[in-house]
Amino acid sequence: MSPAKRANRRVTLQDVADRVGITAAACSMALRDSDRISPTTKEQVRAVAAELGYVGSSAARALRRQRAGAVALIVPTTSKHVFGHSYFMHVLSGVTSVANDHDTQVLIATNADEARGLTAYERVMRSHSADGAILTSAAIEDETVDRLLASGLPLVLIGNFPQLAAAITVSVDDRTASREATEHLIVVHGRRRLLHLTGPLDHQTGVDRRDGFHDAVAAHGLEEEAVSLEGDFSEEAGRQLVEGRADTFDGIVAANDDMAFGALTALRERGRDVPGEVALIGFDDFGLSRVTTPAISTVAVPAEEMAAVATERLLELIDGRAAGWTRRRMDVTFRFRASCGCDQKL
Amino acid sequence: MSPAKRANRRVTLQDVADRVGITAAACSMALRDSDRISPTTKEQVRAVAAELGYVGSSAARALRRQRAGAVALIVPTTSKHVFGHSYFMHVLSGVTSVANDHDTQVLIATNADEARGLTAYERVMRSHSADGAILTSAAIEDETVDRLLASGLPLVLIGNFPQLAAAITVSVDDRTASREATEHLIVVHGRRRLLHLTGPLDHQTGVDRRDGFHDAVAAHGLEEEAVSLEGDFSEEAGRQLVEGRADTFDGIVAANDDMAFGALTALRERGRDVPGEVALIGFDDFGLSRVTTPAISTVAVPAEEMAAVATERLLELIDGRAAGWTRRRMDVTFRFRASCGCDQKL
DNA sequence: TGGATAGGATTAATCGATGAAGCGGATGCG
DNA sequence: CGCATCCGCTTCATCGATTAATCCTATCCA
Repeated sequence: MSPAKRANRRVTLQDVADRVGITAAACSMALRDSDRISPTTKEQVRAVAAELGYVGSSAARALRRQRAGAVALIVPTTSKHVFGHSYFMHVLSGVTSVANDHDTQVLIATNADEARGLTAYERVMRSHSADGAILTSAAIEDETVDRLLASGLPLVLIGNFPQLAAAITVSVDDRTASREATEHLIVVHGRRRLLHLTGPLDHQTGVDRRDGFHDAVAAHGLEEEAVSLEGDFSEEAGRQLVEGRADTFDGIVAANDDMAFGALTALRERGRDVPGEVALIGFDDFGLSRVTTPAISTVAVPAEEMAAVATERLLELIDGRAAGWTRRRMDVTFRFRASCGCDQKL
Repeated sequence: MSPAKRANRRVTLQDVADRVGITAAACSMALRDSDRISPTTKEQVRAVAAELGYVGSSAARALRRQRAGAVALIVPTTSKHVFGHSYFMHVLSGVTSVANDHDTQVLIATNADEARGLTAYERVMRSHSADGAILTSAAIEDETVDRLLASGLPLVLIGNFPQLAAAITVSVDDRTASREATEHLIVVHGRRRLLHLTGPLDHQTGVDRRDGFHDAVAAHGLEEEAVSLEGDFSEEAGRQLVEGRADTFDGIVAANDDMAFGALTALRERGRDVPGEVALIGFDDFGLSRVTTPAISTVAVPAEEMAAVATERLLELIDGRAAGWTRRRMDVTFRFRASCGCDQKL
């Protein structure tokens, strides 16, 4: 253990300076590799800093530079039940990996408590605990998003927000993807009586995926027999919505995999064969759909990459490089597995 | 929008003070509800603060108070592949909910890059970006844990660390749980030829679960036919370890659910019936095991509660309330489902 | 030899909040 | 009536790093 650690007092820049025999200011410049400091001195400062285990105070730097060196990942409480764990984990993974590469901290902000009328994440932003934020899975009508946007703080949204013209977003084309998934059931598997289990319709994702479904049924003249029922992305909702009408449809398009799994359970309980009697396709591919039996066909959303791209852009914004793309679309990948009848293994 | 927002300049305590006609210091005291300030003034200050949307600078406060108001959740990179997403998510969930209740930020620290010989999370701690940390899934020989511990910074570990006498830990009794799970296959389902798929043996969890397995087979005189093979908690390892010997055993105890699922896949490919020919039990119950077919019997680890408890304790430590428990044991819950033959539904 | 120049450091101010110590005026008490 | 007391606020120093402005001292050239 170094003396500094034993003393258990934080090593400050002044300590390093004293040891080298120069000013704290000079040390600061030396460590930032300023050309106003002689190479010899720089070397000494670096050596002493390493020896003492000097690590600058983030608070002091943040205060002086007016820059926290951190980004926040915002999670609206409302999405706690709505969006699953795995989605968030993928996002977190993408954010941290990029942030790490840029010496930036990641902090998690939720609005669990709305003390003093400010959501926790507004507080995070206003207190400058973070220099910017990634916001995901927000409801369409969430006015805190507007406030955040209006406050001018760097913000990148993951998802589609057509009503927010000024927002910088990273998204997938839910509508087109959902249409294609539906058409797959129609064209490849010959299904005619289709059911769609929607996500929550106060989320754009829910709306878009539903619209895509209707686009497909309309294009193939199947409106008569098509039905869409509102769910909330939960497995339970998927199960309940299908329970009473397991025999009515020969194809189900779920707005996400959890609901697809719920539907699968309900169908199984009713003795309906999947994919024989009912073809099923989900959305997301965040983990669940691959491991069920039958494995659920789905539309893979590149959550981690979206988060990484969003974070890159956010760091640009924070650095004042505002110019750049505003709306970025990522590609989805179709994974046709057993539940629609494509993968016949097992 | 308030003027402050339009001006897009941060609202400082001084601004509030000017508006009220008093000193910033008085404002500070007023907002912290000091009894040295008159009720009238307090009221005014609060009103103005709300009006201007004042939120204190976290950096300034942190600098002055020598307290960041944040805790770090540390994730060793080495565990990236080892521990799954879902486990971490449960932990994060537990940490954030408690931290939120205490007005504390949560930041995620990984050691993705070891710039300048310091892991990223050592840097986080030394820079006082966080006042303390929760560390989970560390390897037995991870010397950064020792350094962190030696540095005297508040730290709570999740998991068993028998070699670290000074550490404060929250854990489950992996060995006993694993023994009981194994005995379940022996006693309830009459299995005699048992295989254990271990976790990585440089993690205490891997060792303990393996030892529990051996305790059970020894207690029932089944050592002759029992085998344990080293895995790494991955589905792929589970599959590979079972692939060559699917016919050799009638009971498999996997150190976690991912490996159990891998084993299940391998058995299925070989046409071995689960649970008929081979009874299978996993460990963790972080999501996967419930949704497979057959559903995998498992030992549920209360990850979220452990994280919550650890965070509560951490906040105590940070507040200087060092006295309290040092090693906390949480209970596991057995979930006997279809893969061991208990739950006959489908 | 003297004045200009540049390299290499120092001084001092600043970021925003906070807490100890100080201070003026009104009240209390003997 | 005069001194002590206390309320309510102000003053000032401080937390640690950073940066603009300044200053000192060789060195160089006319």
